[in-house]
Amino acid sequence: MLTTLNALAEPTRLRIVELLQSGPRFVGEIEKLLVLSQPQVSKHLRVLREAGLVESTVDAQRRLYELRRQPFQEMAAWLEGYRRSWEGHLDAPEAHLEQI
Amino acid sequence: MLTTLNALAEPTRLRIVELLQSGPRFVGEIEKLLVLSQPQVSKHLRVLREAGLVESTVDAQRRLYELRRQPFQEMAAWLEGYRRSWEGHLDAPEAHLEQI
DNA sequence: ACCGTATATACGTTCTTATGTATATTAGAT
DNA sequence: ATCTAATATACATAAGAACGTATATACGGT
Repeated sequence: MLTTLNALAEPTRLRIVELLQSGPRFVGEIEKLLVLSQPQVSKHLRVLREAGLVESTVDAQRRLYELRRQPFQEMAAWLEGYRRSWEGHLDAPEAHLEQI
Repeated sequence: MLTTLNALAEPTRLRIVELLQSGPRFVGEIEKLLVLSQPQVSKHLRVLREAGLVESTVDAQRRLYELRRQPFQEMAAWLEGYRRSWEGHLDAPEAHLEQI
């Protein structure tokens, strides 16, 4: 969870991920669409790749990057725990005070 | 979304949030349960508070911190967009290659 | 009024991370 | 074999963030 959050918690990387939501893209496409330097894109893609958020396939000199489902599913599952912890619970913090 | 992700993408803060999932806690409780220095806890709670992830209520000198639902709901909604983008889509990256 | 407890803030230091520039690598085309 | 295009990496620099230590603030109890 931490590595996923860490990878997403950077403005440029989040923009890349949002772009990839619309479908796979080549590095050069990302570079132009988001107006970034090429090394910047490669570096961020590396972080995203190592965090398991994206994967790439080779097409001649180009590399096509796309999102992986797993980490997003894991985040959703993680959030489920929080949703559940609220079910039925009152959220008035006074409840805890009275508890003491 | 970015501020939420940023707040969560720090090991200590994530631990605090995970602890608060079990219910509201005082600063001193967090400090002892997670074995952190007091300023460390206050500083991280400040970040979490400014990111809207927690809120505090006053009880004499003590402050009770608890999670807020909203950012978690927003994250869940954000993830929905990704879930939808996969519905029906094949995930073979070759699909895009053939598209060109 | 004074003292102790609980929490917040200020400041200096260190560590991490993003960025730019330059260069390496890989593959296709000529 | 060479040249060009596409992407990755290396290195130096700069900016942001976390931590520790010390201090300030707020509140109750005596």
